[in-house]
Amino acid sequence: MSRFRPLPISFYRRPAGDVARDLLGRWLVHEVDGERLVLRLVEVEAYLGAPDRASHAWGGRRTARNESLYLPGGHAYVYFIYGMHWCLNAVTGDRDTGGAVLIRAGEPVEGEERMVANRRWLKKPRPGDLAGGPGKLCQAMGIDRSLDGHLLDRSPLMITRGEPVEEGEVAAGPRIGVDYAAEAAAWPLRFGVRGNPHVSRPRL
DNA sequence: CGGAAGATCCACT
DNA sequence: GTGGATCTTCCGA
Repeated sequence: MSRFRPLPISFYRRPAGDVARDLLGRWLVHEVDGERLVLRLVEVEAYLGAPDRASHAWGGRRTARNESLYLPGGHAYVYFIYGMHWCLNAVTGDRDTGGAVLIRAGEPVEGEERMVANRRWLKKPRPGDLAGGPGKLCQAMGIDRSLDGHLLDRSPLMITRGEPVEEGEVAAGPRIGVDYAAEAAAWPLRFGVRGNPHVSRPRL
């Protein structure tokens, strides 16, 4: 099935904003323990690198933690935050530019039962809240640091052609949780599928 | 070497 | 809408 064909690496070697918008509707596929978990991406955020105060690569900051953020576009950048959550990014652009797209939310396509099980400390599983946020999404998909630096065009973690979204279905707005980033906090780099119930709040 | 912050989530009011 | 959990990472002293 062509929807399962991975996006080529060239897809990612573009500005983060363009990649982010074009990632909506695509399928995030994780093959683990002989099972295939598939999410259709409905919300993403672009981070522009050095000029972007909200980016982990702001001002060219380079540490052991964010090293994979400087890999060439098409790699995964996975980091640990708030002492308990993993977040997944797709690196964009050329090597050393630090651009990336934060994968924020998706709706289940395949393997939903396993995703619910992965989200085991949810008091009562609610299908609509399976992967509506970057931390929840990684929980449901079983994504952690072991995938940091992985190339996203191959198993076990890849993004495939999926079901691209029409221009009219795309909503944009300011990014979440980056109030510290001064003027950059207002840049409209958050993209979502208009009206999709799996998009995290506040609604786009 | 210590303190503070953090691209979040959950429970509760 | 508010506050607590929880701990790695980073920067300044």
